[in-house]
Amino acid sequence: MARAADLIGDRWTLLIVREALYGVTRFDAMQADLGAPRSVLSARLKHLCDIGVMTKRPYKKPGERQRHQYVLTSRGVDLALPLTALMQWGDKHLRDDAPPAQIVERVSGAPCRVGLISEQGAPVEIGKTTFKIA
Amino acid sequence: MARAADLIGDRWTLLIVREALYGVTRFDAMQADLGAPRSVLSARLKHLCDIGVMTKRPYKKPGERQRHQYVLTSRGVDLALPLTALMQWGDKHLRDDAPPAQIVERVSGAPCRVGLISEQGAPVEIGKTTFKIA
DNA sequence: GCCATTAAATCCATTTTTCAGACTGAGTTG
DNA sequence: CAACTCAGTCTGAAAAATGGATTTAATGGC
Repeated sequence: MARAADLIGDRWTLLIVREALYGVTRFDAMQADLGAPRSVLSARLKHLCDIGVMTKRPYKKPGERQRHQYVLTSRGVDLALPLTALMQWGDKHLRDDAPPAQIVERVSGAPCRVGLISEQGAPVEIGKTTFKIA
Repeated sequence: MARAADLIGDRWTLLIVREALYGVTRFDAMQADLGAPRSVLSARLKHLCDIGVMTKRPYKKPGERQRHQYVLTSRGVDLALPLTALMQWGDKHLRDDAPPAQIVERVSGAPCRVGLISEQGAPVEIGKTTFKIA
């Protein structure tokens, strides 16, 4: 996990990935949402591309000029789980600001939570677990 | 989540909480494990105490002098979920280093994974979800 | 073709952090 | 009392973040 923390354990990187999960793909939109310095945003996006979490790709709507967009790779989409778990933690322990985003089932719209799942596919309470260090 | 990212979205903070989850409680032990600068470790621990994720408390084994130990509060223990999710992500996408720690059921020792759980308590694939922004 | 506009950066000077290592102080052991 | 351990604090150099101005590239309108 040290590697993972190195790669994405950073205030802005976390928020950038969240933006991307929300579906924001353009540089300026992210900059406006986050208020991050442009230089930092630029550096972080480059880094996220380098490590394969996002890709930068050109796109062009007819009648408009070519733009770039940053989209999550499958590796990036998988960060939804840790990020959602973190949101959930924040909601539980520091709720004080705006109502949160939720992760929902696409077909039904029913909200999901992040939790532990046993090998048999049953939910497990976190209090009934420990860490086993290899 | 911005708040959460602010509070714990930082390379060392993440790793410190992981240490604590592993059961390391003493300053020097953490410093040795992490290799973090002592001043940073000191500042981060103070911060984690301030935000109620850890507490510093004195303890004394008979025959030894009094020591301090840093232990996770329940708020801190709840970070096991996001942290484990992050580990899981790292294992899947950047496995290259030492075999990972696992979260296991305390009674059986069976490993668990972090995943999405529906309202009915059934596991949900992440690909079948989206974010709904409130 | 020329100008204004927009998106996506980069550059710059200033302030903050980080870093590694030396140092301090309290309590303990020899 | 000298040496040792733990838990920090202090220090000065190096690295990174910040907000703002500037640059580059591609348009669209005139």
